[in-house]
Amino acid sequence: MRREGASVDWSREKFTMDEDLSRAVREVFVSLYEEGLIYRGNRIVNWCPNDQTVLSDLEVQKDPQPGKLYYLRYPAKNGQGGVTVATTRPETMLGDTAVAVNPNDQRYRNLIGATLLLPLTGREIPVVADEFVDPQFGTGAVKVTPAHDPNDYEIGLRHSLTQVVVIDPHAKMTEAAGSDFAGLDRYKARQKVVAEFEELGLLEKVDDYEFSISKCERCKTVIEPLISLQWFCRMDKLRDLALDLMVKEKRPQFVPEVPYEKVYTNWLENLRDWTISRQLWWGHQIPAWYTKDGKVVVACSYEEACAKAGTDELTQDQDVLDTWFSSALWPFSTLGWPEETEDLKTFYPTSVLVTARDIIFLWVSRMVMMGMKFMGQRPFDEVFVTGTILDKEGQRMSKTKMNGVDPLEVFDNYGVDATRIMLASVGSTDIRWNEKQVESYRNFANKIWNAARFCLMNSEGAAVDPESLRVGVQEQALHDRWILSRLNKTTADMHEALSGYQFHEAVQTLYHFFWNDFCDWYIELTKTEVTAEEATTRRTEARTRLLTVLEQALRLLHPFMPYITEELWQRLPGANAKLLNKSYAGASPTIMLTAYPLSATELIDEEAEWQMQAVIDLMSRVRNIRSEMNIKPGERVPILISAPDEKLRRVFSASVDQISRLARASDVSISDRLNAPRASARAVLSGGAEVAIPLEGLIDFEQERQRLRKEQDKFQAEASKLEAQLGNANFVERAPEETSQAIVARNTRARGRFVAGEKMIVAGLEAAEEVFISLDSQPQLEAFVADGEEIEAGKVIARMVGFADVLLAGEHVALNLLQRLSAVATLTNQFVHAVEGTGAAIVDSLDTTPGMRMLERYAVLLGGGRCSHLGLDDGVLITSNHLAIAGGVADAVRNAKQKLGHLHKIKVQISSEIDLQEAISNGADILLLEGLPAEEVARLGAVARNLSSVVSVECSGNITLQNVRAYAEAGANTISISALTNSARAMKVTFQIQPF
RNA sequence: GCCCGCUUGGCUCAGUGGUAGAGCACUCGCUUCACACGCGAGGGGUCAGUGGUUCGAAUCCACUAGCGGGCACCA
Repeated sequence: MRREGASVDWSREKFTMDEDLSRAVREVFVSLYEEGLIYRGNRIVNWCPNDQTVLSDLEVQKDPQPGKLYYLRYPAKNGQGGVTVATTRPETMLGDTAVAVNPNDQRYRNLIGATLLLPLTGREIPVVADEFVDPQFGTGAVKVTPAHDPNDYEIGLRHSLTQVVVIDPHAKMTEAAGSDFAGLDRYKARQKVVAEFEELGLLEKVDDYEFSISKCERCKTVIEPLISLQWFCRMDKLRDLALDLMVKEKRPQFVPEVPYEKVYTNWLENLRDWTISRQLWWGHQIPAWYTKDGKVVVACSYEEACAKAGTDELTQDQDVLDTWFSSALWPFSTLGWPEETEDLKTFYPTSVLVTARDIIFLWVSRMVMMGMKFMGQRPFDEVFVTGTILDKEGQRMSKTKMNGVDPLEVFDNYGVDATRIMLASVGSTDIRWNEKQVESYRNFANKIWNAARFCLMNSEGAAVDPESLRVGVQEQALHDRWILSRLNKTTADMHEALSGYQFHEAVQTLYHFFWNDFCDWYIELTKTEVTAEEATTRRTEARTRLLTVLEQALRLLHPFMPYITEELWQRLPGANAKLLNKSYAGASPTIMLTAYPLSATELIDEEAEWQMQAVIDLMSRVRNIRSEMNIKPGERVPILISAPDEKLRRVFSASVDQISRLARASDVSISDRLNAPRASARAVLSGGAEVAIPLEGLIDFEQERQRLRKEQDKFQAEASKLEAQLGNANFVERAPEETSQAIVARNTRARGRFVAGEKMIVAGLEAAEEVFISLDSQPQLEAFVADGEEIEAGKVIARMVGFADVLLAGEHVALNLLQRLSAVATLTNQFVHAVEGTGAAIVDSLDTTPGMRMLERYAVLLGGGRCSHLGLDDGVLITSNHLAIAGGVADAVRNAKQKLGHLHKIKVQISSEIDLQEAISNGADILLLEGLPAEEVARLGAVARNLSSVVSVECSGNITLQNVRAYAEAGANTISISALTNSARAMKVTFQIQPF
């Protein structure tokens, strides 16, 4: 834990065997005993013959394994017939004291009360009737061994059967098993019993049978159920305390709630008494003493016991308590209970317990029960259940499987920081261990280091200064306002994620901020200022800002990556005592004692964020064109930008230096209209802006064609070679499967590339060259896709997009055209998305509920008008399978009818009689009456029927019997029921009813 | 048998009604002076299947299949 950098108060380290905690244990034991919640008794328990101790139900592990089911015949005493029983453990028959059958089982009805002769022993045993017996299983008759089987034990109690102990604590047969068997190991005895039954002709058959066998969780020895004198803790009352807490206060709150809350309560509901004594050498010795005559005295100490017993001739119970008994007291015993200490008052109840799911029963539930019992309050508010790290195959790690991962080794290989942040990112889901993930966080650590190195290399004359960020914010450059906004938004997101235990979210947020926002963009954007030769005020300010942002980022990262953040923080100029959390004023400076950053919401600047994003998008598109066009990285190209919006032009203008540096431009020109030469690559940006790179002189079509030809030759050569190899029968026959598959794959790839290249050359370049020239001429392009009328828009898009892929230009022209083709086509998301870029000028004013965005796009595209006209609140939504059109009802219906009448029925949602009249007179097909009172529905329905017999009426809303009647009277032929309020689950049904 | 969870690109996983994401892997290009544990660009997913609800479903509901977990039983 220390190496891992756990930030705990080591001065409070505790061990349950410490004297103070042991005292709490005795105190609790005595108290529960006096209340009757702890008792000592002879019960059947889980006994480990190897460890020589009793175990609780939770310490027993059930393993399914193949075994045999033996059918043994027990003759009747009167010699007439008998009963066959089935058993997996024949040796226990020596301790049988009855055979049980189900009272309703016709087959055995006459046998109930009969006496059987137990073979090998000569014992006479009765046949008893017990509901427990399942007539379907085995023969329907069960041998009953009360001393060696938990269920038989219960049956035995119900029928007052004798308990014959035939197996001892070492799993050897006892004298009671008969002199032939005494001293034999249980498995030897099994063989012998089976052999003798066979000899006597009483072994009916032996079936293969798989069943679960109970083993000792620790040593894997098969458990022997034995009757034994042990200490038990009654759980019913304690359990109710925990269940009540959940019902009344919903505590503890499990995170994640599903499935753990239910797992926890289900377990509590089925809880049985807890065996708390153990026959181990180590643990809290049970505070019970015995007098010479066997009287029991329970007390906190020997002295007290003597006083109670009135004698000092006492011997203490040799057994110890289950370790989980003392663990259950942990939340308060560590705080000094039973003393009423300051710690106890201050820290109890605690806030959160972080734990693994397999100790919810062992520990969490018991802490809750004991906390409620002795403190009267929950021990903690929340329980965060971590995920489990599985091995590569998805198996749980275990010592026996040797598939565990040694954390120290991972620390050595990748560093503690990388390991920690990787594990934190897992949150509460199970995850397969994957070193690659740790490696990626190691790379992240390296990135942090290098970024900080850059900052430190350029820090002369500057120092961390949080106050500086707030001064003159409005006068700062765009990228500065942007990074401050990003930083504070990230900070706010961190608080949100952490308070909800969304660790994965938190880690992703930090990773993205640091790597993408801070390193990829901010450092690059501010580099010129920061690395300036001359020591100007501007340089100092830039350096200060850079250091300050870095410092806050380090503090955000610190809980996840303590070592690297401390190391770097110590080196930052200005990272000193001033930054410490006030509570630690005067301490020596360390990032550990600084305050976790709070978000300065006034620095969150949406305006700066979208502006910066526009510039970033611009640079990305330019880089994309450069890359696709194979423009050399070093080559500078002229960039032409157009933006109809003046504000956007100003944003670009202000960033010209950045753009030319980061997009490698020789010249940047910005205007309101794009005036690019013919052979230009273009891209569409948001806000109706466009960017173009003239390719004249940069790309030589003839040369490009030759380059591609050369590449083609290479692919073809490779393919031929591979094909020759595959054609060689010897190779195919003798080569290992893996190799031949690899060759096939390589060939496929080479061939694929060849084909793609061919296509590119033929369909692309040659057409490109031609179309490039005609690109600006819309009529020509239109002619090019003249058959578009007959094909679906989706296909046109595919074609155009493919086209654009080759050309990287003309996209906007193509899409303009598509807008006009849209009326004949089925609209697709892809289409809308594609158009959004070019139609941005129109869509731009979108500001409506997210649920309607898609509809509105369609509406806009189909000429329904600007989005601002479209409002659900106006009650003029018109729907027609995925279509909404803005405007007044009359206009809208006409519009819809005209555009889509032949494709769809026009459904109009109405809320007034005027709407209704307009809708009907303009040809609406369906009226939707939604969310209106029943009387209103009936009234409007009647009006509608008077006006037109063709129009159908659809109703939805709050469905009650009365409403349905009103809807029917309104002439509704469809009633949509969208919610049934009184049902636990919302059911969604649509009724078709006959019109009156 | 009962209850619960999971199924998203080659891999490991995010994403609880509005244009499918990350890391790794892959392809192309780059000795750009913080970082090749790097930089830039790119390809790749009918979100297990079927049906339903919705203007719209990876997301809500039902069923099916596969995987996993818990509980009970196992004579």
